[in-house]
Amino acid sequence: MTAIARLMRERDLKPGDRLPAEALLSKELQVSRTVIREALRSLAALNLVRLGAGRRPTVAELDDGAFSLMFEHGVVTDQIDIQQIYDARRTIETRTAALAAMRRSEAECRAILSHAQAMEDQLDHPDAVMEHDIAFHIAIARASRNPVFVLIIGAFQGITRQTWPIGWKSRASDDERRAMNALHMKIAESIAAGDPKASSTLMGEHFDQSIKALLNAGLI
Amino acid sequence: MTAIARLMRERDLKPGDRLPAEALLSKELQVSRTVIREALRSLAALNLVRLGAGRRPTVAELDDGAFSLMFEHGVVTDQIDIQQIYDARRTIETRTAALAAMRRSEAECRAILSHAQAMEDQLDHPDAVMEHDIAFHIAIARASRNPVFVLIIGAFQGITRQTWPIGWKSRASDDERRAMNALHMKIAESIAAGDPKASSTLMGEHFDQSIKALLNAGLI
DNA sequence: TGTAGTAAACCTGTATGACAGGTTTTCGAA
DNA sequence: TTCGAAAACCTGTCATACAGGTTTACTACA
Repeated sequence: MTAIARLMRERDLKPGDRLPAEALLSKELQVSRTVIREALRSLAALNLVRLGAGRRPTVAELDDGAFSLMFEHGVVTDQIDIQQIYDARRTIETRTAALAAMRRSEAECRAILSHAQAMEDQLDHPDAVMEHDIAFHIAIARASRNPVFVLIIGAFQGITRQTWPIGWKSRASDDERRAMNALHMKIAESIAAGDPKASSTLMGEHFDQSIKALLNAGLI
Repeated sequence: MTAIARLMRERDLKPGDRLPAEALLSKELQVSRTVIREALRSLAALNLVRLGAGRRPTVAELDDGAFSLMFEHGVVTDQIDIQQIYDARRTIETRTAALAAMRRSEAECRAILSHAQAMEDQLDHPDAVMEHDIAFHIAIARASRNPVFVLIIGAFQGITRQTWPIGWKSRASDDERRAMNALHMKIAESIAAGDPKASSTLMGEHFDQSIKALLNAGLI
């Protein structure tokens, strides 16, 4: 695996570029095809390469899938708890909201706003609200222009999908749910207005309320 | 791979617990041993399991190695730049410093202080200073009691090892290097004093100066 | 009864060959 | 020049074999 990673570096390969075929790598690195396959599987697990039947491996774009698995593993094996995830999210996402306010494009504004609006419009469909909620946060991360944050925040979505319904149900009424959505809307507006301080503050409040909801639900 | 991960979850396996042997998994999941091996390699690449010749696979503790590879891949393939890493570090590490001030044990204080002291004492040995610098940050992350932060910060050390010498050399004099170390010491002291606000502020300054040094070096 | 040593059983890591099915490239015809 | 088909390339899975490492069980001795 190390040898293949080194080879990608030496050849200055970029996302989308093709690696040599298994058979050729086997010859080049003087090991059996089995070892190459196992190494490629490892690299694929890390989303560093993409594999496909009949196709040669290609260098992959960054992808949060592997991060996501690791965080989930941490939770499943009781090495990480939900409160820790939310604290990390709050820390990072107050920053991405501020950066988004400074760096977003008009198209990104519209996307963020449309997710907030969709949450408001689809209050009767919690599943849809959840997907828009997740997309809302990821759109903000993207608008921050920092792929490190995009990766990390994207990686939390698996856990978020598990905790979100609990938080949603723990709110006492639809009015409370609407208030949550109104906060989303305010965040979107302050990002659109290019106000980093307000964006950060509002995002912090949003997380404080989400954490409180999970506390009320006994999840934390 | 998914099936094996599911199996770990269903059997409520914890770090150190043993998985069934390849041959047994092969029988249980009705696939050849090759497929099991490839899947286990994938899980090992993510540091979710540990493999060893002659030993059965065991569930692994969280480990930043895989994260580290992914961040490095991002940098090598020009998907992440150093400034983005430093911004993410600043965001997270101002928070870990604050949490450490609130949650650290006496032993953790001593460890953090000793790393800061060692940096001061070994100014003539940049390699040693770097290792203590990295350990200093990780010790603070540990004292934060949030393994999510520990993972992420630990994952940056590969990149840090590459950029640190450049930042060190870009400082104009040993006096400047001593000033950097003095700031480390101040951070350690404010964590020991249990002052989250000061810890956070000082860590922010530390990062501002490190980022400036890398700017001066033309790395950002 | 407890301990140490050894052998057997278990276990992984690597190699090889075979074959099914998917993808890409090449060549010939229109 | 374009399109279609065939050939070449390519991956995914399976099975078998063997080398070398680890764990377990058993026996002998104190």
